[in-house]
This record gives sequence, structure tokens and C-alpha cells, in this order.
Amino acid sequence: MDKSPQVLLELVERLGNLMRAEFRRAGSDEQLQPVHVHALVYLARANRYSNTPQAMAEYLGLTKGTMSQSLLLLDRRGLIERYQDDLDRRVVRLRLSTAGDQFLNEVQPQLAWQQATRNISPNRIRNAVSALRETLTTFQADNEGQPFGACHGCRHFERLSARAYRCGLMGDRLSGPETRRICWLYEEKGTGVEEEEEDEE
Amino acid sequence: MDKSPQVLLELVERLGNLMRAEFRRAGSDEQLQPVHVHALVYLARANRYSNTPQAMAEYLGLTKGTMSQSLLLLDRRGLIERYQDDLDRRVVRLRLSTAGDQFLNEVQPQLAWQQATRNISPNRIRNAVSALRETLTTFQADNEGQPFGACHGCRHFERLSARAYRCGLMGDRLSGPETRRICWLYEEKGTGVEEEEEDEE
DNA sequence: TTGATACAGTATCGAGTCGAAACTATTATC
DNA sequence: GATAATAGTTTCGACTCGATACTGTATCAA
Repeated sequence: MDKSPQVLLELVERLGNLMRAEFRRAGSDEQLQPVHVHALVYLARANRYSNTPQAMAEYLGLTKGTMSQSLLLLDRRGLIERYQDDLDRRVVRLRLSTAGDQFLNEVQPQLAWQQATRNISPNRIRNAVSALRETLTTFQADNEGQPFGACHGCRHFERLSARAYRCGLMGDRLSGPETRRICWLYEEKGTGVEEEEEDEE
Repeated sequence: MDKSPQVLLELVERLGNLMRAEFRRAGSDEQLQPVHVHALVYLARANRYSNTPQAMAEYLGLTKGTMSQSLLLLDRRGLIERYQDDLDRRVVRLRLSTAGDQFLNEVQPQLAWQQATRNISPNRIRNAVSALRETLTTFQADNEGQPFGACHGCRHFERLSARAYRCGLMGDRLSGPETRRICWLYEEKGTGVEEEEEDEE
């Protein structure tokens, strides 16, 4: 009986914990809770379909009521801006304010983290990424969670030409950078069998 | 410039988030917050030196005041028991009560998680584990965090004979199972250079 | 001895989290 | 146009969490 899955679980749990502690540290100067920092980080990475309270609540695993509270606080502090969607006026759109952007640049909540992988070869990192990605996909399939991925690997993603892309679900043209942002409409390509890049040193 | 570390970061963050959501789900019947479930899980895995409020606070990244509050709640609910240490009467020791043990067995907060790795070959899991372990070590060295590991790999660990072990720091004999529990006195063996198994698919 | 200091843990306070449920406003369906 | 669905807000109460002050125990120095 192999205990590796159990150990992997513990490591992810432990690392997730430390990341949370890092978010706590990053926000302490500004009296922000980890969840606030997390929300800002998400917002900095979300694409045009995913910058709404609902998507954010889904991502952070909170109810919309709770999310609304946190957004109120971030708005009061001037870290985000809220504006109405043109097409559907029920929808609120969110973006980082200049202050919010500056905050993230100053505290760099992810920097300590990237530093921690400096001794590991790029290849081993890629392998770990691939294994964790698969774990994530399986878990989300089991639990009907919203997937949250970037275009590459999404079934709605269409490549029109060398540098022109399109989301088949929403029908919009997408810029290159936009295709690398987090999207909550993401759907795994294929029949659930995933193709992984086989790389070796 | 390789973006893999960034992606690894996001995956761990995402998976950590889902794990937290899983803890939330597991505790919802009993009206427990994720942190309560996490505390119970920790307690089930902690060794004799690490079942104190202090170690727990360290592990969960909370202050001792906050930890004290959570323990009060878990005690009120009858999920844990508190007793005084014989040698140092300042120290409070914690253990799962029968009800607490039963609770963990019922909700199995880690089960859904282990399931999620079922499609991944043991070898790839081991590789991922090795990479994440190294990341964890580096991160903790950078941030002076308490390491929290099991005896295997700890510099205080001594093997007396085939089935007899000893902690060189505390001077106690340890049973086989005990050497696999989480310890907050853990210190990385060696000079910081880590030996990793080189395995390939 | 007698302090002084360190340490483990508790108590209290206030701002904020969080889910549940009720609510508003807009859009979709029939 | 009525009804239902949807996005988000508000309100409530139990709880988190850090900061600070506190209690009781251990350690160390004269």
C-alpha cells in the first residue's frame, strides 16, 4: 500500500497553509485579512468574464453574501472599483484601483513563494505542475466545482490565426495576454482523458 | 523566462483552497469552521511533543490567543480533551475525545482528496511529492518557520535497533507508529543539501 | 530565600468573517 | 404582463483573529 497520495495531500495542505500565512503577513500592514489579499490577487489575474462578485465567490469558496461584505471593505479602502455591466445591469464588474495595483506590487504576496522553488530544476517543476493539474481536474470533476482555468486547454478556445484568438462560448475576440488569464467559464477539452506534455531532462 | 513556478504556485493555492472548502463542508453539519476541522486533523496526526496549544497555533499560523478560543469551542463540543502535563504544569496537553475521533472517521475530510490522485501513476506522485517537499523546506528556511515533519529525515532521530527508535533531542524511546507522526521539533538533517530519489517514468 | 524574568496558556475587546435568509433590481420565459 | 430566474445587497448571530492584559508555573541569579 502506497502512502504517497496521503503525503502529497499533506504537503499541499501544509503549503497552502503557509501561503495563507503569507497572505496574512502581506495584508497586516493594511489591516487586511488573508481573504482580502486573495481577492486582490484573483482580480489581478481574472479575465473579462470572471471579474464579478459571483465568480470571485466561487473561486474563493464563499457565499455571495460573504463576498459582498469583503468587496464592500475593499471598496471602502479604495483598493478596488466597482462598475455596472453595460449589457446586463444586474452584473457588477470589478477591477483593481491604482492603489490596489500598487498594493500588490509593494507586498508581492507571491514572491516568497516563487523564491522557494529556486533550487528545483524547471523540469521537475513542470512534472509537479502536470501532476497537480491532473489532481485538480479530477477533484473538480468529482465535486462539480467550477474549473477556473486559462484558455489553453479549454474546449471553447479557438485559434483564428497566428495571433488572433476567440472564445467560442462568448463569441469574443481575445488578445494574446487575455488568453492567459483565469476564466471561470473554463471547460476541460476532450472526454476527460487529459493529454499531458511528456518532458524529460 | 519560465512561468512554471508561477503556475505551480497557483495550483497549490487553488488546491489549498479546495481543501479548505472540503474542511468547510466536512464541518458544516457540526457547525464547525474549517479551522476547527483542521485542528482536529492535526491532533490526530501529532506526536507526543506536538499535542499542545502552542504547537497547534504554530502549525495553523494563528496566535496563541486565537488558538485558545478555538480549543475552548472544541472542548465545549466534546471533541477534544485537555489535561495538564505532569512535568511542566504550565503546559496543556490535548487529545481527541472518542466523539472527536468518531467525527473524523465519519466525515473523512481527506478522502475526497486522495481519490483525486487516482489517475496519476505512483511514480509521478512521488516525483511531485519530492519537488513539493523541497519547496516546503526552502520556504521554511527562508521564513524561519517551524518545520513540522516526521522522524524520518529529522536530525534528532536515532535508530537503536531494527524496531527501536529514539528522539535524541528529548531522549525518549519511540514506537514505530510514533515515528510517523507530525512533530514540531523536527529539524532537517544534513547541511541543507537534500538527497532526492531520481526516478523516471 | 527572594526576586526577576521567561514562558504556557487564558480572558477580553473590537473589527471583521461567514452562512443563512430575506430583500432589491434586472433579465428571461412563457 | 405575470412569473421565475439571476446578480447582488442587507441583516443577523455565532465565530475568527490579533492585540493586550492577565494568571500561574518554571528558571535563573544573587
